[in-house]
Amino acid sequence: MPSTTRRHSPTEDRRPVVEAEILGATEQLLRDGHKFTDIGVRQIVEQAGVARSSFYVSFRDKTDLLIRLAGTLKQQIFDFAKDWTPVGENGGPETLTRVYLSMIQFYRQHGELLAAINEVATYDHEVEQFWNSQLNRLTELTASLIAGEQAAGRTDSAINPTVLAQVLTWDGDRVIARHVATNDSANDAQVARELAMVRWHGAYRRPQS
Amino acid sequence: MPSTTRRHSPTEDRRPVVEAEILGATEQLLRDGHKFTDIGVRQIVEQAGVARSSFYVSFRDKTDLLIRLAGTLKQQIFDFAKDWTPVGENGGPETLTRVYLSMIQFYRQHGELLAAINEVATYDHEVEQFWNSQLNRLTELTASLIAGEQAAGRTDSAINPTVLAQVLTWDGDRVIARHVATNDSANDAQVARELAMVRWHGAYRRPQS
DNA sequence: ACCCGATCGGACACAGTGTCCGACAATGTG
DNA sequence: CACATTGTCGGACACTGTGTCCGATCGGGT
Repeated sequence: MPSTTRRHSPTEDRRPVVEAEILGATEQLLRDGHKFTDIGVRQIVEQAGVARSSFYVSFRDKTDLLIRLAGTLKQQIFDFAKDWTPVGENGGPETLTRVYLSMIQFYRQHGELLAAINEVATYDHEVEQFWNSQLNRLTELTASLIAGEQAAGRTDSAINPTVLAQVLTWDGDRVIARHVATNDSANDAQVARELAMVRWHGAYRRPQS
Repeated sequence: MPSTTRRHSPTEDRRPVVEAEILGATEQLLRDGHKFTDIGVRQIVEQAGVARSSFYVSFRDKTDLLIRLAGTLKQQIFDFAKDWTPVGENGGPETLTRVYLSMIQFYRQHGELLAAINEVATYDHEVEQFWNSQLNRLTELTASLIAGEQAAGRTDSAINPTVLAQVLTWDGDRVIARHVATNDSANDAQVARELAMVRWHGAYRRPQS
């Protein structure tokens, strides 16, 4: 009676190799300064050293590729902000400055990929939804922080928390992306500080109207 | 002796007709919800009722078309902000709120075209430069306002005017664009107020550190 | 009548995308 | 060993969109 052993096929080892080559090649092309929209599949597979038809085994299309690439960044962006609170051990304006400084450094590391996401999100609904879901989480979190500060009497109770949260969260990344693309890192601390102080004094500790 | 009269050819009247048809058709397609990147030249000329080859008589390519369309908007964006000052007849937080409210209404009128500019600016260097030139003017104007307030002792002199100006001007339009795309006009006044108050109290009248 | 300029319609060449298919290589099983 | 399976490769095909070019037509001016 021959023994029956589950087939351990190394094809699973080989599949990720091609996929990883493609992901890595794409990141390299972005780092080389190419716009995602301008990079063709042929260029990617040439950089990766794989067959063009193999691309479509792993990815539905270029958008699918970008979403795969963006997947890990998405959670990290949220993680920067989720632990900050206006008061408490991780709280206050100086800690907020540090949060923004960490984000600036993150953007310096991943600027090209983040720009690609932003690029495609302007015209592709799926990428836009994918990326905005983390932004919406951040907005909700910020709205609840504002509401908490209002309940404690530390933030002007006349403010609509949802509206203010949208104003605060819908734009910060654009400043950071622009700063990173435009300026070297000498001003990182100052930009972080301005982002934090404008929000601290303009939102959380705005004088009572 | 036959009189010699400069030939007044109505081809100049006819040339703008095709061009105007193309410009109008593009705007209509944008208003219909199409992303600029997704609109092909064939679609535009069908909507305009002209020949496809005629498109290339008037425009080098789609980017050229967009820059033509964007030309008038560009100056208008700058005009909203250029007359505001922190103090004086056109100054202060309530007037800043009105400036932002006007901008929101402008975005409601021209939202699709502005989104198209934003879209193409992410991957086309020419459009990006074209649009950013007005943003840079706004940043410089804001930096000089901040410096003036510092000289008058009304804004914290520890702040770097250029850095703060960048933080204040590099992002507001994104909030407005998102708000217009996401929410109806019921909250326009509130969003305008938040945009203004965050900047007023967070930047121009930030407490001395 | 003739000339000129603009528009039209259509053909051509090219690039990029996605699908499909046969060939081949590597691995495991009986 | 033979056979089966799976993944990759290379290439062909069909389609779409873009930009260029050209002949035909039309309208207006002299």
